[in-house]
Amino acid sequence: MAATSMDQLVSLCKRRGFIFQNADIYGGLQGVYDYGPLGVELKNNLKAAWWRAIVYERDDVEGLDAAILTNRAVLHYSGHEDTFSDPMVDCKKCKGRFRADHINGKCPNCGSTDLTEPRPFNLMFKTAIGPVDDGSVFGYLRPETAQAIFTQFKNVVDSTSRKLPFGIAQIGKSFRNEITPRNFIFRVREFEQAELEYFVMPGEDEAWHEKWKEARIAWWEAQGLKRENMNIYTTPKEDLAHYAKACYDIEYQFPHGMEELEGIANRTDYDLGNHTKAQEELNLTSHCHENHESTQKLCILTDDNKWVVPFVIEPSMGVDRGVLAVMTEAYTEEDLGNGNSRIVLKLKKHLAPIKIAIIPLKKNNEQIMNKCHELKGELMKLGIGRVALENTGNIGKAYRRHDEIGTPLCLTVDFETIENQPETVTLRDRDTMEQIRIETSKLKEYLRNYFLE
RNA sequence: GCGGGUGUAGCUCAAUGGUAGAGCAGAAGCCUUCCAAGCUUAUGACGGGGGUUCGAUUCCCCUCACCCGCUCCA
Repeated sequence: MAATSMDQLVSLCKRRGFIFQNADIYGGLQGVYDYGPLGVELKNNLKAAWWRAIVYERDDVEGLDAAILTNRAVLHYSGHEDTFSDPMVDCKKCKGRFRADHINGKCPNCGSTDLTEPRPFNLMFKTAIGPVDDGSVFGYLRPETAQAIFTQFKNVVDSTSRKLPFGIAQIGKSFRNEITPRNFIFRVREFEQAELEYFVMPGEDEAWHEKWKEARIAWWEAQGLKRENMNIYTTPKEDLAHYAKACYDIEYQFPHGMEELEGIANRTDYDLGNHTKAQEELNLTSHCHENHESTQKLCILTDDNKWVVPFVIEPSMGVDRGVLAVMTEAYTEEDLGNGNSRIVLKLKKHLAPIKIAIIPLKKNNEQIMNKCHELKGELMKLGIGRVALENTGNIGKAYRRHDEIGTPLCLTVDFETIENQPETVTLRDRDTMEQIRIETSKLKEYLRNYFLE
């Protein structure tokens, strides 16, 4: 059974060092969180799993790591300056707030015409660039990683000789001045995205959209999410974003409800079309902003020697939401009988922050402790991830501590280890709590197979 | 941004107009100790600011953060 309340997760995350409120000692900063020692491992592992599936295990995707600071022109032509800064008015009578272009001068709530002047409400973070902050030179923190993929499209194609279909993947921070950050790390102002822009021949877009939907569902299942806790939401045509022809949301049953975990949009030729020069030569299907500033034609040569502006399928995952989802799914309270219970984080082993904990049966026995340190030194070099030395002095407590943070294996050095030959240790499985005894000479191979397959 | 709620130790909670207790966790130590056993020792908190008061963690105001419902959500 997964976590049922956000409080359970928030408490565990703080207690054990997964996620902290940013600027905690100063009272926090709304909608901003920091990842602690275990959280950074979990998040890195999730990102690595994504990169592996998207880049390393395919031969049609290139990577990119673009800047966060964004030239204003990029977000002008992408349409974000228009759609991310809506003039808002407040009703002075009932205190409601509405988009000025939606209400025709009259409060839809109470009917009052006593409204404030429209004020711009910008969902993008604007920042001064250069030392003189007189408002004349500014850029934005990117509101999505996608735009740099589009603006670097030509450079990537020219430097890699790619042909359609192919993709460009990127993981990184994005920033949105959300009106209401809420639900822990679900809706935040600084967040991380893992986005793939997959470029296809127009006409093949719908088939690829379906393929990517299925691939992404399967990937989430491989991260431990149960299919029954996911829902695929097809956005109705009238609710689609300005750039999209179709969109699926992979939703997950978070503690606060069924909500979006990843969006998979068919962005057509809208983005490349917006950022390209010579739009009139390119048979664009989208209604794009006229662009006289771009210096490049963002198109690609097909096998039959035609220039084409590809359509784009975009699987876009919220990394923080992914962390929240896998933690929600993994969180388990088990009744062990006799009034005992335990919290177990049943994370997939490739996601676990700590891979193996080395535990002395008796911590004030020098021989046992020496053996623990020796084994830790060896196992740290295996490349399987973090190895912990758990020195609590109580074997049961050590197991419980590592159940709670999802450590898949606990290795115990006991008296048999130091007294008998051949030398052996025990390995205890997180989920079954069963133990095997293994010769230390076979340990490295066993762990390599276990973690790296 | 609106309405409602909450804020006491790392976590979960308690009490109080006279500067706060506990359980668990954490630290050091004892014990041949395999699923949160026990013992010893030391350590830890009223979100922040202002006001009323002889005195405020408690009452009032402001602020910050979180939660719920609206609003918003490429």
